[in-house]
Amino acid sequence: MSEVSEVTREEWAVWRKFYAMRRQLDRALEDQLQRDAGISGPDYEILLALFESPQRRLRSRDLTARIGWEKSRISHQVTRMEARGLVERSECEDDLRGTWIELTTQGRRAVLGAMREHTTAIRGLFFDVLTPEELSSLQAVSERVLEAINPPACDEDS
Amino acid sequence: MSEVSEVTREEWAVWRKFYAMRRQLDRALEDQLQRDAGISGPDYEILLALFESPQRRLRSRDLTARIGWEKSRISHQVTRMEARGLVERSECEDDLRGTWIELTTQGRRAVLGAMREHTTAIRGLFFDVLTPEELSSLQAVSERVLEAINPPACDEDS
DNA sequence: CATTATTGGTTGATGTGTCAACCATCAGAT
DNA sequence: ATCTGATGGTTGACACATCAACCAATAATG
Repeated sequence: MSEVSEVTREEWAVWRKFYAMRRQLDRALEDQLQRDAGISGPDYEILLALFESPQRRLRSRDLTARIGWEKSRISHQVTRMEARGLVERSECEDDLRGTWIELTTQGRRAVLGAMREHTTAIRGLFFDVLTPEELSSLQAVSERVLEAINPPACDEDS
Repeated sequence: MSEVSEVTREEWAVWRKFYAMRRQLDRALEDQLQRDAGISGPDYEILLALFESPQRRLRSRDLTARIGWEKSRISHQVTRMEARGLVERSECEDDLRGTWIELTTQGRRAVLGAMREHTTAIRGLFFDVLTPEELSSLQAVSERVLEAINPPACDEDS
Protein backbone atom coordinates (compact mmCIF):
# COMPACT_ATOMS: atom_id res chain seq x y z
CA MET A 1 0.00 0.00 0.00
CA SER A 2 3.04 2.21 0.24
CA GLU A 3 4.31 1.78 -3.30
CA VAL A 4 1.47 3.28 -5.27
CA SER A 5 0.16 1.80 -8.42
CA GLU A 6 3.15 0.12 -9.94
CA VAL A 7 2.14 -2.16 -12.75
CA THR A 8 4.74 -4.46 -14.18
CA ARG A 9 5.50 -5.01 -17.80
CA GLU A 10 3.95 -8.46 -17.70
CA GLU A 11 0.80 -7.14 -16.12
CA TRP A 12 0.40 -4.56 -18.84
CA ALA A 13 0.85 -7.29 -21.39
CA VAL A 14 -2.00 -9.25 -19.83
CA TRP A 15 -4.13 -6.14 -19.65
CA ARG A 16 -3.69 -5.37 -23.32
CA LYS A 17 -4.29 -8.95 -24.32
CA PHE A 18 -7.44 -9.02 -22.24
CA TYR A 19 -8.55 -5.74 -23.77
CA ALA A 20 -8.00 -6.95 -27.30
CA MET A 21 -9.81 -10.18 -26.57
CA ARG A 22 -12.90 -8.44 -25.28
CA ARG A 23 -13.16 -6.17 -28.29
CA GLN A 24 -12.57 -8.81 -30.88
CA LEU A 25 -14.96 -11.21 -29.23
CA ASP A 26 -17.71 -8.62 -29.25
CA ARG A 27 -16.88 -7.84 -32.84
CA ALA A 28 -17.02 -11.47 -33.91
CA LEU A 29 -20.40 -12.02 -32.27
CA GLU A 30 -21.81 -8.84 -33.78
CA ASP A 31 -20.67 -9.96 -37.20
CA GLN A 32 -22.31 -13.33 -36.76
CA LEU A 33 -25.65 -11.79 -35.79
CA GLN A 34 -25.48 -9.44 -38.73
CA ARG A 35 -24.70 -12.26 -41.12
CA ASP A 36 -27.24 -14.74 -39.85
CA ALA A 37 -30.17 -12.49 -39.04
CA GLY A 38 -29.38 -8.95 -40.12
CA ILE A 39 -29.56 -7.65 -36.58
CA SER A 40 -27.16 -6.03 -34.12
CA GLY A 41 -26.17 -7.09 -30.64
CA PRO A 42 -28.50 -4.58 -28.99
CA ASP A 43 -31.29 -5.74 -31.31
CA TYR A 44 -30.66 -9.30 -30.23
CA GLU A 45 -30.78 -8.54 -26.53
CA ILE A 46 -34.19 -6.96 -26.88
CA LEU A 47 -35.59 -9.54 -29.25
CA LEU A 48 -34.44 -12.39 -27.02
CA ALA A 49 -35.96 -10.87 -23.90
CA LEU A 50 -39.27 -10.42 -25.67
CA PHE A 51 -39.13 -13.86 -27.23
CA GLU A 52 -38.76 -15.49 -23.81
CA SER A 53 -41.67 -13.57 -22.30
CA PRO A 54 -45.30 -14.70 -21.86
CA GLN A 55 -47.05 -13.04 -24.76
CA ARG A 56 -43.78 -12.29 -26.53
CA ARG A 57 -44.15 -8.83 -25.12
CA LEU A 58 -42.96 -6.79 -22.17
CA ARG A 59 -43.50 -3.37 -20.71
CA SER A 60 -40.60 -1.03 -21.17
CA ARG A 61 -40.12 -1.03 -17.42
CA ASP A 62 -39.74 -4.80 -17.27
CA LEU A 63 -37.47 -4.86 -20.27
CA THR A 64 -35.30 -2.38 -18.43
CA ALA A 65 -35.19 -4.62 -15.38
CA ARG A 66 -34.47 -7.68 -17.50
CA ILE A 67 -31.51 -6.46 -19.49
CA GLY A 68 -30.28 -3.70 -17.22
CA TRP A 69 -30.18 -0.76 -19.60
CA GLU A 70 -31.31 2.77 -18.93
CA LYS A 71 -34.86 3.55 -19.83
CA SER A 72 -33.87 6.09 -22.45
CA ARG A 73 -31.62 3.59 -24.13
CA ILE A 74 -34.51 1.16 -24.36
CA SER A 75 -36.72 3.83 -25.80
CA HIS A 76 -34.27 4.91 -28.48
CA GLN A 77 -33.44 1.36 -29.44
CA VAL A 78 -37.10 0.36 -29.65
CA THR A 79 -37.79 3.38 -31.82
CA ARG A 80 -35.17 2.27 -34.31
CA MET A 81 -36.34 -1.33 -34.20
CA GLU A 82 -39.95 -0.33 -34.64
CA ALA A 83 -38.99 1.57 -37.76
CA ARG A 84 -37.50 -1.65 -39.11
CA GLY A 85 -40.56 -3.67 -38.23
CA LEU A 86 -38.95 -5.88 -35.58
CA VAL A 87 -41.15 -4.78 -32.70
CA GLU A 88 -44.32 -2.84 -32.13
CA ARG A 89 -45.44 -0.48 -29.41
CA SER A 90 -48.93 -0.44 -27.99
CA GLU A 91 -50.71 1.17 -25.09
CA CYS A 92 -51.00 -0.44 -21.72
CA GLU A 93 -54.60 -0.60 -20.53
CA ASP A 94 -54.18 -0.99 -16.78
CA ASP A 95 -51.48 1.65 -16.41
CA LEU A 96 -51.91 4.53 -18.80
CA ARG A 97 -48.29 5.50 -18.38
CA GLY A 98 -47.06 2.16 -19.60
CA THR A 99 -46.10 0.92 -23.06
CA TRP A 100 -46.15 -2.62 -24.30
CA ILE A 101 -43.34 -3.66 -26.56
CA GLU A 102 -44.22 -6.66 -28.65
CA LEU A 103 -42.40 -8.91 -31.05
CA THR A 104 -43.67 -8.79 -34.63
CA THR A 105 -43.69 -11.81 -36.88
CA GLN A 106 -40.61 -10.48 -38.54
CA GLY A 107 -38.92 -9.93 -35.19
CA ARG A 108 -39.72 -13.47 -34.20
CA ARG A 109 -38.25 -14.76 -37.42
CA ALA A 110 -35.10 -12.73 -36.84
CA VAL A 111 -34.50 -13.97 -33.33
CA LEU A 112 -35.15 -17.56 -34.36
CA GLY A 113 -32.64 -17.17 -37.15
CA ALA A 114 -30.06 -15.75 -34.80
CA MET A 115 -30.26 -17.90 -31.68
CA ARG A 116 -28.80 -21.19 -32.72
CA GLU A 117 -25.85 -19.71 -34.57
CA HIS A 118 -25.22 -17.26 -31.80
CA THR A 119 -25.00 -19.97 -29.21
CA THR A 120 -22.79 -22.01 -31.50
CA ALA A 121 -20.48 -19.05 -31.98
CA ILE A 122 -20.15 -18.43 -28.26
CA ARG A 123 -19.40 -22.06 -27.69
CA GLY A 124 -16.87 -22.18 -30.49
CA LEU A 125 -15.03 -19.00 -29.68
CA PHE A 126 -15.26 -19.13 -25.94
CA PHE A 127 -16.30 -22.25 -24.07
CA ASP A 128 -14.61 -24.72 -26.37
CA VAL A 129 -11.21 -23.13 -25.84
CA LEU A 130 -11.47 -22.93 -22.04
CA THR A 131 -10.61 -25.71 -19.65
CA PRO A 132 -12.97 -26.27 -16.73
CA GLU A 133 -10.33 -24.79 -14.43
CA GLU A 134 -10.06 -21.68 -16.55
CA LEU A 135 -13.80 -21.35 -16.58
CA SER A 136 -14.07 -21.37 -12.82
CA SER A 137 -11.04 -19.12 -12.54
CA LEU A 138 -12.75 -16.66 -14.85
CA GLN A 139 -15.89 -16.76 -12.82
CA ALA A 140 -13.99 -16.10 -9.63
CA VAL A 141 -12.08 -13.25 -11.23
CA SER A 142 -15.25 -11.69 -12.56
CA GLU A 143 -16.92 -11.85 -9.20
CA ARG A 144 -13.98 -10.37 -7.41
CA VAL A 145 -13.56 -7.52 -9.86
CA LEU A 146 -17.25 -6.76 -9.57
CA GLU A 147 -16.92 -6.67 -5.80
CA ALA A 148 -13.94 -4.34 -6.06
CA ILE A 149 -16.00 -1.99 -8.21
CA ASN A 150 -19.11 -2.16 -6.04
CA PRO A 151 -17.91 -2.66 -2.48
CA PRO A 152 -20.65 -4.77 -0.87
CA ALA A 153 -21.54 -2.24 1.84
CA CYS A 154 -19.14 -3.79 4.27
CA ASP A 155 -20.60 -2.87 7.64
CA GLU A 156 -17.98 -4.73 9.57
CA ASP A 157 -17.27 -1.69 11.72
CA SER A 158 -18.69 -1.29 15.23
CA MET B 1 -18.96 -32.26 -32.12
CA SER B 2 -22.17 -34.12 -32.69
CA GLU B 3 -24.30 -32.33 -30.11
CA VAL B 4 -24.37 -28.83 -31.48
CA SER B 5 -23.88 -25.83 -29.34
CA GLU B 6 -25.25 -26.89 -26.02
CA VAL B 7 -24.31 -24.47 -23.31
CA THR B 8 -24.97 -25.48 -19.75
CA ARG B 9 -26.63 -23.40 -17.12
CA GLU B 10 -23.34 -22.90 -15.29
CA GLU B 11 -21.61 -21.79 -18.45
CA TRP B 12 -24.25 -19.18 -19.09
CA ALA B 13 -23.80 -17.97 -15.55
CA VAL B 14 -20.08 -17.48 -16.16
CA TRP B 15 -20.75 -15.78 -19.45
CA ARG B 16 -23.13 -13.28 -17.91
CA LYS B 17 -20.81 -12.62 -15.00
CA PHE B 18 -17.96 -12.07 -17.39
CA TYR B 19 -20.10 -9.76 -19.49
CA ALA B 20 -21.15 -7.70 -16.50
CA MET B 21 -17.59 -7.46 -15.29
CA ARG B 22 -16.29 -6.12 -18.57
CA ARG B 23 -18.94 -3.45 -18.76
CA GLN B 24 -18.65 -2.28 -15.21
CA LEU B 25 -14.89 -2.24 -15.36
CA ASP B 26 -14.95 -0.03 -18.43
CA ARG B 27 -17.51 2.13 -16.75
CA ALA B 28 -15.47 2.54 -13.60
CA LEU B 29 -12.34 3.49 -15.51
CA GLU B 30 -14.25 5.97 -17.65
CA ASP B 31 -15.66 7.58 -14.54
CA GLN B 32 -12.23 7.89 -13.00
CA LEU B 33 -10.81 9.61 -16.08
CA GLN B 34 -13.75 11.96 -16.18
CA ARG B 35 -13.38 12.84 -12.53
CA ASP B 36 -9.62 13.25 -12.46
CA ALA B 37 -8.99 14.90 -15.80
CA GLY B 38 -12.30 15.64 -17.48
CA ILE B 39 -11.54 13.33 -20.38
CA SER B 40 -13.02 10.16 -21.84
CA GLY B 41 -11.41 6.79 -22.47
CA PRO B 42 -10.94 7.50 -26.18
CA ASP B 43 -9.49 10.91 -25.30
CA TYR B 44 -7.03 9.22 -23.00
CA GLU B 45 -5.86 6.70 -25.58
CA ILE B 46 -5.00 9.45 -28.01
CA LEU B 47 -3.45 11.76 -25.46
CA LEU B 48 -1.28 8.99 -24.07
CA ALA B 49 -0.02 7.94 -27.49
CA LEU B 50 0.91 11.52 -28.30
CA PHE B 51 2.46 12.08 -24.89
CA GLU B 52 4.80 9.13 -25.35
CA SER B 53 5.92 10.24 -28.80
CA PRO B 54 9.05 12.21 -29.76
CA GLN B 55 7.77 15.74 -30.18
CA ARG B 56 4.51 14.94 -28.40
CA ARG B 57 3.03 14.63 -31.83
CA LEU B 58 2.23 11.96 -34.39
CA ARG B 59 0.92 11.72 -37.89
CA SER B 60 -2.61 10.43 -38.13
CA ARG B 61 -1.30 7.39 -39.93
CA ASP B 62 1.08 6.50 -37.10
CA LEU B 63 -1.56 7.14 -34.49
CA THR B 64 -3.74 4.70 -36.35
CA ALA B 65 -1.00 2.09 -36.29
CA ARG B 66 -0.30 2.72 -32.62
CA ILE B 67 -3.77 2.34 -31.18
CA GLY B 68 -5.37 0.26 -33.89
CA TRP B 69 -8.41 2.33 -34.73
CA GLU B 70 -9.80 3.09 -38.14
CA LYS B 71 -8.56 6.25 -39.74
CA SER B 72 -12.00 7.82 -39.78
CA ARG B 73 -12.42 7.18 -36.10
CA ILE B 74 -9.14 8.94 -35.42
CA SER B 75 -10.20 11.85 -37.56
CA HIS B 76 -13.57 12.29 -35.86
CA GLN B 77 -12.11 11.97 -32.41
CA VAL B 78 -9.33 14.43 -33.13
CA THR B 79 -11.85 16.90 -34.50
CA ARG B 80 -13.77 16.81 -31.22
CA MET B 81 -10.62 17.01 -29.15
CA GLU B 82 -9.29 19.90 -31.20
CA ALA B 83 -12.50 21.78 -30.51
CA ARG B 84 -11.85 21.33 -26.80
CA GLY B 85 -8.26 22.45 -27.09
CA LEU B 86 -6.61 19.14 -26.20
CA VAL B 87 -4.76 18.65 -29.48
CA GLU B 88 -3.90 20.66 -32.55
CA ARG B 89 -3.62 19.75 -36.21
CA SER B 90 -0.92 21.09 -38.48
CA GLU B 91 0.34 20.39 -41.97
CA CYS B 92 3.05 17.91 -42.68
CA GLU B 93 5.84 19.48 -44.73
CA ASP B 94 7.45 16.43 -46.30
CA ASP B 95 4.18 14.73 -47.24
CA LEU B 96 1.46 17.14 -48.21
CA ARG B 97 -1.16 14.50 -47.64
CA GLY B 98 -0.19 14.07 -44.02
CA THR B 99 -1.43 15.77 -40.88
CA TRP B 100 0.46 16.21 -37.65
CA ILE B 101 -1.54 15.83 -34.49
CA GLU B 102 0.12 17.51 -31.58
CA LEU B 103 -0.53 17.73 -27.87
CA THR B 104 -1.39 21.20 -26.61
CA THR B 105 -0.33 22.45 -23.20
CA GLN B 106 -3.82 21.78 -21.98
CA GLY B 107 -3.76 18.30 -23.44
CA ARG B 108 -0.45 17.64 -21.70
CA ARG B 109 -1.90 18.81 -18.42
CA ALA B 110 -4.92 16.55 -18.88
CA VAL B 111 -2.92 13.42 -19.58
CA LEU B 112 -0.59 14.12 -16.69
CA GLY B 113 -3.57 14.53 -14.41
CA ALA B 114 -5.08 11.28 -15.59
CA MET B 115 -2.18 8.86 -15.76
CA ARG B 116 -1.32 8.19 -12.16
CA GLU B 117 -4.90 7.77 -11.02
CA HIS B 118 -5.74 5.66 -14.00
CA THR B 119 -2.95 3.25 -13.26
CA THR B 120 -3.93 3.19 -9.62
CA ALA B 121 -7.50 2.40 -10.54
CA ILE B 122 -6.52 -0.47 -12.82
CA ARG B 123 -4.30 -1.88 -10.10
CA GLY B 124 -6.98 -1.52 -7.44
CA LEU B 125 -9.88 -2.90 -9.43
CA PHE B 126 -8.06 -5.53 -11.40
CA PHE B 127 -4.54 -6.62 -10.54
CA ASP B 128 -4.93 -6.39 -6.79
CA VAL B 129 -7.84 -8.82 -6.77
CA LEU B 130 -6.17 -11.40 -9.01
CA THR B 131 -3.83 -14.09 -7.85
CA PRO B 132 -0.75 -14.76 -10.00
CA GLU B 133 -2.36 -17.99 -11.15
CA GLU B 134 -5.50 -16.21 -12.20
CA LEU B 135 -3.45 -13.65 -14.04
CA SER B 136 -1.66 -16.23 -16.12
CA SER B 137 -4.89 -18.14 -16.60
CA LEU B 138 -6.47 -14.98 -17.94
CA GLN B 139 -3.60 -14.41 -20.29
CA ALA B 140 -3.85 -17.94 -21.62
CA VAL B 141 -7.59 -17.62 -22.05
CA SER B 142 -7.27 -14.32 -23.88
CA GLU B 143 -4.69 -15.71 -26.23
CA ARG B 144 -6.70 -18.78 -26.99
CA VAL B 145 -9.91 -16.87 -27.61
CA LEU B 146 -8.04 -14.53 -29.93
CA GLU B 147 -6.69 -17.50 -31.82
CA ALA B 148 -10.16 -18.97 -32.11
CA ILE B 149 -11.38 -15.71 -33.60
CA ASN B 150 -8.42 -15.27 -35.95
CA PRO B 151 -7.30 -18.75 -36.92
CA PRO B 152 -3.53 -18.43 -37.35
CA ALA B 153 -3.54 -19.59 -40.97
CA CYS B 154 -2.88 -23.17 -39.97
CA ASP B 155 -1.32 -24.65 -43.08
CA GLU B 156 -0.93 -28.08 -41.57
CA ASP B 157 -2.78 -29.64 -44.45
CA SER B 158 -0.94 -31.65 -47.11
C1' DC C 1 -59.89 15.93 -1.68
C1' DA C 2 -55.66 18.56 -2.71
C1' DT C 3 -50.82 18.44 -2.71
C1' DT C 4 -46.75 16.36 -3.42
C1' DA C 5 -43.58 12.84 -4.67
C1' DT C 6 -42.61 8.96 -7.44
C1' DT C 7 -42.83 6.25 -11.50
C1' DG C 8 -42.93 5.25 -16.62
C1' DG C 9 -41.64 6.80 -20.72
C1' DT C 10 -40.15 10.06 -24.52
C1' DT C 11 -37.19 13.49 -26.46
C1' DG C 12 -33.07 16.28 -27.69
C1' DA C 13 -28.19 17.07 -27.28
C1' DT C 14 -23.80 15.31 -27.40
C1' DG C 15 -20.16 11.89 -27.71
C1' DT C 16 -18.80 7.60 -29.70
C1' DG C 17 -17.98 4.00 -33.52
C1' DT C 18 -18.40 2.18 -38.39
C1' DC C 19 -18.94 2.31 -43.24
C1' DA C 20 -18.66 4.17 -47.74
C1' DA C 21 -17.60 7.92 -50.64
C1' DC C 22 -14.57 11.28 -51.74
C1' DC C 23 -10.27 14.12 -52.75
C1' DA C 24 -5.45 15.18 -52.83
C1' DT C 25 -0.99 13.54 -53.10
C1' DC C 26 2.53 10.41 -53.88
C1' DA C 27 4.84 6.34 -56.18
C1' DG C 28 5.52 3.33 -59.90
C1' DA C 29 4.77 2.02 -64.61
C1' DT C 30 5.09 2.84 -69.40
C1' DA D 1 5.55 13.39 -68.82
C1' DT D 2 1.43 10.90 -68.14
C1' DC D 3 -1.37 7.40 -66.55
C1' DT D 4 -2.47 4.33 -62.89
C1' DG D 5 -2.89 2.79 -58.51
C1' DA D 6 -2.05 3.01 -53.75
C1' DT D 7 -1.88 5.99 -49.58
C1' DG D 8 -3.43 9.63 -46.12
C1' DG D 9 -7.02 11.93 -44.54
C1' DT D 10 -11.74 14.13 -44.25
C1' DT D 11 -16.60 14.04 -44.46
C1' DG D 12 -21.53 12.57 -44.09
C1' DA D 13 -24.76 9.23 -42.77
C1' DC D 14 -26.22 6.20 -39.58
C1' DA D 15 -26.33 3.24 -35.25
C1' DC D 16 -25.35 3.24 -30.51
C1' DA D 17 -24.96 5.07 -25.53
C1' DT D 18 -25.60 8.51 -21.84
C1' DC D 19 -27.41 12.52 -19.64
C1' DA D 20 -30.71 15.88 -18.47
C1' DA D 21 -35.11 17.80 -19.17
C1' DC D 22 -39.61 17.01 -19.62
C1' DC D 23 -44.61 15.21 -19.37
C1' DA D 24 -48.33 12.25 -17.91
C1' DA D 25 -50.18 9.26 -14.72
C1' DT D 26 -50.12 7.01 -10.38
C1' DA D 27 -49.23 6.67 -5.41
C1' DA D 28 -48.58 8.64 -0.98
C1' DT D 29 -49.42 12.14 2.30
C1' DG D 30 -51.66 15.90 4.55
